[in-house]
Amino acid sequence: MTQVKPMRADARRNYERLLKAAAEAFAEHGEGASLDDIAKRAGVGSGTLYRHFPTRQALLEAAYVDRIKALSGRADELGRELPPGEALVAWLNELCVGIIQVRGMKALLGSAVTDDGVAAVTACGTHVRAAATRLVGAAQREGTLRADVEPIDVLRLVHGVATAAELANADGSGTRRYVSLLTEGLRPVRS
Amino acid sequence: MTQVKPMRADARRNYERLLKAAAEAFAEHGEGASLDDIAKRAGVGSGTLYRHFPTRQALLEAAYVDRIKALSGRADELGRELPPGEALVAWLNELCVGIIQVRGMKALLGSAVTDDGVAAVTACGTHVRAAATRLVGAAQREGTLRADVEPIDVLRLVHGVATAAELANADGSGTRRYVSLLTEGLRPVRS
DNA sequence: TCGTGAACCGGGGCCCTCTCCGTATCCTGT
DNA sequence: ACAGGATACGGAGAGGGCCCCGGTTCACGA
Repeated sequence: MTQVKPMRADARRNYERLLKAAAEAFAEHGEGASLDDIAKRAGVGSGTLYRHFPTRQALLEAAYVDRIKALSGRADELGRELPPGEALVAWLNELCVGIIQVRGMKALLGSAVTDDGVAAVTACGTHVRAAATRLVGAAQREGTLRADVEPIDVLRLVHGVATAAELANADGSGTRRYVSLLTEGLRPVRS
Repeated sequence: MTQVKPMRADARRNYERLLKAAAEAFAEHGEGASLDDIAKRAGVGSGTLYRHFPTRQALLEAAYVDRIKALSGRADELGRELPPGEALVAWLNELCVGIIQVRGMKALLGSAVTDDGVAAVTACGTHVRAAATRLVGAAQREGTLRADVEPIDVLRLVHGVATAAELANADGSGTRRYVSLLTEGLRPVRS
């Protein structure tokens, strides 16, 4: 399923160089980085870029798929190390930090949890949703998470909280506080 | 303070037409609407648009300042009609719906609560922050809102929740649910 | 009515996205 | 080793957006 025909050598080379250039450019200028510029950095024509990655979304996804997989992997690690409820909170914190620190990942994860019926099936989205489903399910069985929320709700809310934290501090230092406001709620703790 | 020199008649006319055209265009195409197109709709040259509104932000603000004031006014109405805690929740819901339904207002309110140190003092931001401060203070005195949150935190989180609700449904029908997840928290209700 | 300067207009420079097709490069079978 | 087809490349160009500038128009006050 991955690649029925092996890519031609030059195609593969250009593909790799584009990914590297894209990661640099997105880190530098955010998700709006110029695609022509990325092509230039990679030393290829713009047509080549568009052949490999028909949309900006596709390029973003290819550039960050490793990081997304790593984050999804962390979900399982945390699930093994901590009780379900704490694992979920810890993972949400890491996710939030990742979204803010790695410029461009926000748009990617955002589109992964968008309900537009089309193209919702992205590789990144699948990984993240699967990870969230495991942690959410465990926490709900344990009773430390409301039973009426879906994994995708949690992901959307974290995306939102990351947006909020970003407004407060571009460096994401206040992330933890905002995540806890979400998990605990705005009401005072009832003793 | 508003306008030291009265505007020339044609300037005033063009200003008004631009605002009308802008409101239409933003409603139609979202906050990214083409500025040249707005100028064309208004029947003025693009230079005129840029003289009146040096930035897209300025135009957004001018186009929606009425709506923002209305929302801020609603805060006081609700404060009179309901107990503080309920008033705050009701207002947050209205705010959230407004952010989603009126395309373009999201960016505006977002920038109003951004901590970038520069240009944070916008007319819209001032109104909304003042309204939030009143409701938040009352709810905290009543004891139905955590004492450790600032009004601006609440506004940022609502902005984030609106983002989340938007991901779920472009029409904002699930807004109420997401707002309540924020106010109640993700933990189960402890009886 | 008329002079003056504020306000307008829209063309043009610059940058971005995305497509098209002639050309260069690679791969395979002999 | 090499011919020939398959594959990928490149970069110009169309289309559109942002924004500024210089000549022109027109509202206002005397």
